[in-house]
Amino acid sequence: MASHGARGRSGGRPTLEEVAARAGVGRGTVSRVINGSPRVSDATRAAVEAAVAELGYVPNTAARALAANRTDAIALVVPEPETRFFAEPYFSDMLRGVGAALSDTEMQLLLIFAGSDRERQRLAQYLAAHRVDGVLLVSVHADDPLPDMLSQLEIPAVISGPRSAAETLTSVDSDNYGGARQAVEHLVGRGRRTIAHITGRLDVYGAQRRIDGYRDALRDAGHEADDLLIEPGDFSEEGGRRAMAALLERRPDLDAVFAASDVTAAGARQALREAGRRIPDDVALVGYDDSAIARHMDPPLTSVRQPIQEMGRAMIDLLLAEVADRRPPASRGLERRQMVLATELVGRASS
Amino acid sequence: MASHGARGRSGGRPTLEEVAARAGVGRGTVSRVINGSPRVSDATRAAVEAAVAELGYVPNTAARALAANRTDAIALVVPEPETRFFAEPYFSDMLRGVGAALSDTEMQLLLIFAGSDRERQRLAQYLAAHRVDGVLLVSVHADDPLPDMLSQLEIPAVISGPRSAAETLTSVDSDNYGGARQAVEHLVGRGRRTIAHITGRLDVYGAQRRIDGYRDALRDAGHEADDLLIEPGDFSEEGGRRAMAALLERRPDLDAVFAASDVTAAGARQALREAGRRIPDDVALVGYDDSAIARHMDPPLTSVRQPIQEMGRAMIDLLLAEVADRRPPASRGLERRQMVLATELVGRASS
DNA sequence: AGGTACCGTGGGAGCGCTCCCACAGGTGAT
DNA sequence: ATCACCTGTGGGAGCGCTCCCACGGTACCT
Repeated sequence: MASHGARGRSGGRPTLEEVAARAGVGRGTVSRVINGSPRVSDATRAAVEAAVAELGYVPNTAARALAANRTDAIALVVPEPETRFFAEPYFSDMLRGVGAALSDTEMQLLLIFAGSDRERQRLAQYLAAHRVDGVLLVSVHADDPLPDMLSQLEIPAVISGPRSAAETLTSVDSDNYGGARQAVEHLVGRGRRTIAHITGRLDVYGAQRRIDGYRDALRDAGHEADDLLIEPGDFSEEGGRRAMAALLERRPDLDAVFAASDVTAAGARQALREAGRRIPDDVALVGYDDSAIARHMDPPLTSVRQPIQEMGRAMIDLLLAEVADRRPPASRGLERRQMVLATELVGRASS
Repeated sequence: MASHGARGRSGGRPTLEEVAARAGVGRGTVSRVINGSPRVSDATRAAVEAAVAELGYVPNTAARALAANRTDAIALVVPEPETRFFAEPYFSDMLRGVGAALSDTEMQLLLIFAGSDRERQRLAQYLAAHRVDGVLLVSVHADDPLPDMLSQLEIPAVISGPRSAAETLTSVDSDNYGGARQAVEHLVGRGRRTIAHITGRLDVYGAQRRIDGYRDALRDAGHEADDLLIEPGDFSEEGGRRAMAALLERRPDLDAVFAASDVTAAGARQALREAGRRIPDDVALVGYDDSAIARHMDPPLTSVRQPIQEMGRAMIDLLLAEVADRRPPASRGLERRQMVLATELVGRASS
């Protein structure tokens, strides 16, 4: 029978066929039991399960993937350099949420960085080979071609932080606009008059929405909006430091700052210190994300909490639904799903 | 021909067979070209490559895995909770080194956390299914059953930081003993007399070796070793803070501290500050790892550099060799490979 | 001329699954 | 008794590759 000869049969892992023989049933029946089909009698199921246990049978993933044309894996694609991934708690929180949501599943999670051109090249190859059933995309910039590539390949994908209001992919996001409003309203409520804003990367839609929220909240509070109070940052600590320094130079009379992320706020704090401003006595500071940084800052940072882990969960739910749905290859786009989760202001000593 | 009917042929991705037809050659020949076999004439190779390009052929991983009985994937297993992974630069540096070494390869890297029992359960299942060709194991504790499980399953594995001097798995490590000596000799050279040591987790072999190096260097310098100067830590910041506080209480006369990691040193620094000790005027501080933390600390931290990224590279090299070797299932253990890389002291303002 | 050696090549068999068709046996309506 | 229709089951065919054997051709010996 054996033709490949030296490929080490005998000692190898048991196959479906062997389990079937052991249980005295057919191959198909074992497959049904393994995959939890309801169309199996209780007695047969028990017999098969016993055989599986005795033989220590574990399904061969490659064979399953080949036959069923699915991989049981999804990728979390981070279009940023690894350093950024480790520096910003946003990503690790997201990873945790996603991981938790997936732990009830057979799905495997792959973490893929696509910061450099080289890495993107690899990723394109990877996706073309359909090595994952679906993709989670976090932190995408406005002009990123990745989402379109995914659409073209017809790979289910969910994006966290849509690229624009007209995002075509299924997306999950927190209410950036509302969160920014909460921050500003909080500062106004504390009697602050001159409230500056250090933005995030301007090519990120969420950062734009935060600017909108900041502007509208100021206007509604009857404060005159002054673009000299807005300074672009890039979500990094160094960017926050630089922006804060610029703002202090331009508007030394400011008495509050709303930073687009906690990391940015950390940089701003540093610049404020160097300029001799006390927090919150001279300048109140509010961040965004409510990450570990906010809790450990000195003084502890008031911050807008986005439910990042919940967002991760939601992304998984939506993605798995799309993967399971996978029937109508054309009926997409009709009911685009955009999910927005509420934010919450967490007050601390910095404001 | 088609029997599965609705499984969407036609529009699908091209197969080897189709490429072969297009190039006017046999299936085997295309396979040889794809896999870079030298036994193909230049003309044939060119024809096949053209066909591959025209059709946009991408090999089906699942089919390959099934036929060749390999997965082209390896796992980086972190037997720690995710939080630890993100908090300690050691892991991210290692990941970077491993990733870089792998980027020249077709191999895919999977990052797997096995901190909780639940996760370990999953991992066991995962390994039993042979879903990776090899495993990289970082930060393993003395009594961890994981390495033995790997041996039993005959899965090639490389461990960073052997469990003991008698480690049976192939291992890569830095010279913990020598590194500790360097740190102590440096402090002695600076005229410090009473040098304390905050250890790492005592169930980690490398931490033990650092204690040995510390002890021997002190002895060789003619300083009396005093176990009251040794306080156990756990590589964490909080552990460092606690240990430092205990040491200050016990030996208020100490004038130098060698901490088993930079993160630990950061904790120690905090405790020293709180106790009103100046660094380095009152107490000199030396860390271990030379991570980003060391450079950014105030004052910048003298630290023992382990070439972590190089270690990652080395681990990959050794692992890939084992995976490729895969012939003698019994001849293991004869020439156990233990690789040790040199450390280097990086002097900064803290000492 | 015949023999031996070694290319480069084609294609059969098989990897371990899933999918689906066929079929036996039971049930209830006609 | 006949038909229709369920449910549970067995097993063929096929997923797209790799491995290997066999074969024709050329090159170099005797």
